[in-house]
Amino acid sequence: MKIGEVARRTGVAPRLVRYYEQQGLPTAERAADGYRRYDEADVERVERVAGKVRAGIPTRLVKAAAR
Amino acid sequence: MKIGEVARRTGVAPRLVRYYEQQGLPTAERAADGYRRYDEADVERVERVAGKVRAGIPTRLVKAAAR
DNA sequence: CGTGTAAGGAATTCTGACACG
DNA sequence: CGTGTAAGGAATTCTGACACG
Repeated sequence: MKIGEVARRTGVAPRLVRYYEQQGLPTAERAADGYRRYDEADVERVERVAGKVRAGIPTRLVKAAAR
Repeated sequence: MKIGEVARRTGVAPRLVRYYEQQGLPTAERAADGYRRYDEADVERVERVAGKVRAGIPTRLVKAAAR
């Protein structure tokens, strides 16, 4: 699925999904057309990351915790 | 999947897939965004229809044969 | 009749940037 | 730091039409 569907399902704006990825929280692969491609597992990852960020944990720490 | 993917998989131009549908050979449902939505079974249907049309059978007869 | 193409619009995505606090 | 938005481009889809043979 593409980023728009992930956004609808997680309630996380596409802008933020891209931001998390930029911060090094791996959430997507690229399709041949350059668009990000997500699967079910990615949806869960986005949800978990968003939950921690909402709890006030900086993305740097979320990333560290994921290690 | 959308019409573009059906076209790539069947080798039938999107223009023709729409044409078959217009002729009453049912091949698609509509998504909420107005785009045609296809599944695996639709791909097979498009292939069968295209085969008959290439064999010279008019779409009217292909439709009749499908009844 | 089956198929191609140009036309104009809409929706989605992409990136890099400015904004705020 | 996390998030919104405007900017400009690209790819895909939609419809109705003109073209040809």
